[in-house]
Amino acid sequence: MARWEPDAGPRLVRAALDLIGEQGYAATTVAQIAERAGLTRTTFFRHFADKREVLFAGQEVLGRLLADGIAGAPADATPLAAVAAALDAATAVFTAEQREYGPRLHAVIAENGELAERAAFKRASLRAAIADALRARGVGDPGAGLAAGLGVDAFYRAFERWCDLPAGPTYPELAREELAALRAAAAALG
Amino acid sequence: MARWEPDAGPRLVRAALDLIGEQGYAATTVAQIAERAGLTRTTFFRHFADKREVLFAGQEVLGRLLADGIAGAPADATPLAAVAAALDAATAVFTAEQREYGPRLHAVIAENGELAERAAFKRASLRAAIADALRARGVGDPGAGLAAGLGVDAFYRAFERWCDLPAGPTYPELAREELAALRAAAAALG
DNA sequence: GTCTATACAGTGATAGAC
DNA sequence: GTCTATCACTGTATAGAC
Repeated sequence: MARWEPDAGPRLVRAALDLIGEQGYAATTVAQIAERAGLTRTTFFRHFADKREVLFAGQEVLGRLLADGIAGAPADATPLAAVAAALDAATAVFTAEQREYGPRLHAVIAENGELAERAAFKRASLRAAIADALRARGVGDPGAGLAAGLGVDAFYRAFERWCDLPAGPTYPELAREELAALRAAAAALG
Repeated sequence: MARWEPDAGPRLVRAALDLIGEQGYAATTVAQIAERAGLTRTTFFRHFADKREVLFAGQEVLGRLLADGIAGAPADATPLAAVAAALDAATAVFTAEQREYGPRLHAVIAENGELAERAAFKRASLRAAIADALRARGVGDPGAGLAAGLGVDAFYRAFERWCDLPAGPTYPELAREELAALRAAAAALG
């Protein structure tokens, strides 16, 4: 048996996606995932807090990217302009692999309760991260939470379109488009 | 004469709140909750899908109340007016007991990951229920989701204020106030 | 229709071996 | 620092009792 292989985390993610694609999420055990990655169950839990987390590893850094994008926007930028800058920064890191796995992941999450809960929590966490960063710029309530909500909505709506149209606009372009549409809808409400 | 005591569900909820208040959520087992309620573990799972759900039993009917409130609004009501009507209907059912347990529940949920996830999912479900009801009225996207988001935000922001100020305005009044504030903030964005 | 008894797979934690 | 072993608990399934 070969010595210690690097990239245990990514290998576990790949093994999980393969097995879950074959058997479904509920029927796949952590022991099976670890075995296919050439590791043990204990090692899996050293890399991921729980079984669900292996499917959300990609979203780990998004909160920081978005918050940094807000903080790094020009001092005179409006809240929504800062959100747009954050979306630029966050969407830029997405790879073709993530675009390919996106729909499959979405299907798995949709048909499993615990995964849907984790997804809802991640989404709420992203919104909170953006809202906090906006408040740090002096944006008041409830405007900060509202602008953050528009940003997160634009992010996810654009992701779906990006996955659906591989030959279309870039992810940053779609995110800006969706944010503009949401802004227009918000203005039309009142 | 009944062979068993009635109201098993509420008794389980009460036992759970007591025990969790004493020991914390993680340290409280389903067996303990059932025992204190004079029931068995099996019976607990007949009334609640899982351990977390015993703390969210109150939110069960909210989705339907909100959706029915949307559907029952005057045909010529704007989306936000329909949302306001739904908030009226949903907030009217809240009792003094829920106001009293609100902050305690909030504290328990905040310090426990799985409960925070369940709460995020419930919130997202309420938003989806409102958005679907708005779309059934012919409201388009992304306006329906946006208005639904404002409604849910108003609902939760008003609940916090309602719990904080026992002698203040009624819950429906606070909800309308918050919705108006969010509407103004939305208008100010664009 | 509501409750109980029992057995089971799997998660997630922990303590210790090497 | 990775593994083995073990453990309490959750959540499911199936049986039957009142």
